[in-house]
Amino acid sequence: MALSYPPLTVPSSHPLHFLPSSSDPPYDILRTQPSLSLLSNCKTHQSLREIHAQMIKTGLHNTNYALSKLLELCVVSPHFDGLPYAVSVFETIQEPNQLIWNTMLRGHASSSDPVSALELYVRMVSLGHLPNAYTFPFLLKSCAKSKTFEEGRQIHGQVMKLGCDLDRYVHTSLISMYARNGRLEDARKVFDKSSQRDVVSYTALITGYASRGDVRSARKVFDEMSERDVVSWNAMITGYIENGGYEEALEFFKEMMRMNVRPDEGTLVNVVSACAQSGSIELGRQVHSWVDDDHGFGSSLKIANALIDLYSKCGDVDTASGLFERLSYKDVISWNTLIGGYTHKNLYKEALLLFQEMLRSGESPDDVTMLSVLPACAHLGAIDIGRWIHLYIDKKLKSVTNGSALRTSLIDMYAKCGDIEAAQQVFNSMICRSLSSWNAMIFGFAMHGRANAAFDLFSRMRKNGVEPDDITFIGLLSACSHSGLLDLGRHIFKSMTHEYNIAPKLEHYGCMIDLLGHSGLFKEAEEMIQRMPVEPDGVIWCSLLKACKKHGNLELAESFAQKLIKIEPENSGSYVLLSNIYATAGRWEDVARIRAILNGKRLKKVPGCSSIEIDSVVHEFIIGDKLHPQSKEIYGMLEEIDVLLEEAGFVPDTSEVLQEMEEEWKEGALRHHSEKLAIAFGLISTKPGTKLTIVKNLRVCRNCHEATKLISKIYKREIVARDRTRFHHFSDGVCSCCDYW
DNA sequence: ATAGGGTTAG
Repeated sequence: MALSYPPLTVPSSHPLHFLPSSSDPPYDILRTQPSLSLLSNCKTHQSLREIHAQMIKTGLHNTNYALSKLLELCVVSPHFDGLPYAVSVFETIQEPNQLIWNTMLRGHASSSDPVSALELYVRMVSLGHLPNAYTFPFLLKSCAKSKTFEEGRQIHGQVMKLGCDLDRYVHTSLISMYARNGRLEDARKVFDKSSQRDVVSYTALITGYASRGDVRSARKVFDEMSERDVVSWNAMITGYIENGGYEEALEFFKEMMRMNVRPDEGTLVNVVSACAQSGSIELGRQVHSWVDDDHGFGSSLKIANALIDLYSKCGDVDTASGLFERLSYKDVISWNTLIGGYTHKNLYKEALLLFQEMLRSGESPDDVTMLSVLPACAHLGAIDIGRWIHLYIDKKLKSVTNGSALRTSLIDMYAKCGDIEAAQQVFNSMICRSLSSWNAMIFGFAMHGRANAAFDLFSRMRKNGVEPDDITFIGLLSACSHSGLLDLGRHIFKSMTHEYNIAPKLEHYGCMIDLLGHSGLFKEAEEMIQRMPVEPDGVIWCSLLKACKKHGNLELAESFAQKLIKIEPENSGSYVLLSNIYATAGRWEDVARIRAILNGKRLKKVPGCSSIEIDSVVHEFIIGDKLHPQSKEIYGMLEEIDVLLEEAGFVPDTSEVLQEMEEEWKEGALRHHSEKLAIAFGLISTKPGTKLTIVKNLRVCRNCHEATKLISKIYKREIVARDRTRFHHFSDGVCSCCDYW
């Protein structure tokens, strides 16, 4: 934003502090006015309006002093956002005095839109008012917050003209402005030139160095200080945390305790957050019990929220939610912290439930809330809630700073919930796309097997001058691997190193090896494994094992399975896959041998689970489960489906009976795989012709895939199914994956 | 008479 300032002409005798205007009554009379003393206890917007009404009645609102008090309250109150009200009152004041202008500037500078302070300032100056020493800290804060460096420099010029640089508040504000704009040299110059250095200006400089990543210089300034207060210590601790130096931050905390510096709320918040980020749960617990030992912080919401974050990040979700439940007062950050904690730990259902509780409690979600909830919707396929959130964002979160991140999250949610068109609409409506927006859309297309669309988007992205990163290439390569596009995959894989200078990582190799395996090029796949600089993981061996099954390569399968078992001995999948391969080859004694090993190991298996969202409720099914309240109807429907399937000529592939063991291991339940339960439930719960969207945590088995194709034809339903790697769109007897997966 | 600077939870 370019702001032009009217030239300032300063009369030589310009007083820095204005005298009170003659219309203002003497101070002690005002102090006894009841409506003014009420202001100090005013905690709600409603009571503010009442006090204002009272002031109008008594004529008090005609005094600049009383008005400035009212405006100050609006602008600084931590209990409500009174800025809009202050603005409306301000606009009615005919001749605001200096104090009132400054109060309004203060309000705008500390608002979410700090640039508006500069705009107001331009207006003030053009009306002929001059700034005083109190004005500049607000203006400089606005420049610091909005990172408007040029304006900051201009204001510095005006400070010099007015001779305000001798004021220590202005002095520190200048340092802070330059520091937070990354101009440490300028900040240092102001600091060195001044004789007004105190603990506050030193600390501003520390923060400057630290936020630029130069913790060593920050430390040097800290060491130079002759006296330090708790804020200086806090600033150093923050500096270390921001630069990943959690150990040093915690060392600093211990040191300040040794020096008998009493930590304050900020210290503890900082320290707890350092523990959370570094996973130092033991130290975190110590700090927690110290806080509980009545040091006067028991009621600090900030500390409580930091502790909730600590426990949920360190995996102790129960303690976190216990703390949350016991809060007598919760704010949006408390909710966001725990919701985010759940999402972080893959507890998506818990995240959505808590989100719903938050709405019921009357708390308004913000952008951070949505950035935690949308991934949960995406994982669960909860598209109704996702759509609701989309509307909410358009209505209430239009101008938040995270707008682009929110939209990217919406793209991901729609794509993962099966509505790739909605994802595209969000993408196309974006004015400002980040690299992750492009990536999310490319991934969406890849997931839906639409390799062409993914590559078209990639070239559009290049035309827009956006440089791809390693994530982009995972998207493109997985698009290839979902469609079996070996040559294109090879080409892209080469170009990422040669053209874009991006080193392939495990995931990129994984896609290539999957492609090679699928094409039966085992030798080349093994060569790639030899060549790659990273150790192959279970995913890679698993994809090769599947390729062996497809190509009937028993010998290789055995060696791959051994590798897989070595890396992931707890993963039953490798045994199951191998036994299936033996079964296909008719080697029944080997099947029995593997089964015996499996039984002996008592390995945990991941139960297959499918879900379908009906009227905003996500219904989950596991294999053969009869827990659903409409279980009877569902099984009735299943029987009907099986009859119709048989009439349509569907014959279950008996050679694949053991296939079910691969992922849904339970005797003879082939017919009642979880996705079939979800489909049956969908058929009886929706109007004819409604599209059904199923989300499954594992891969679809061949039999279910064949059956679903036929069901889509028999019942004239479009069925969209997401398995753990991709989407299948079933319609009129065919699947979008062309049976390649 | 009245105001302003540095650190602080998701």
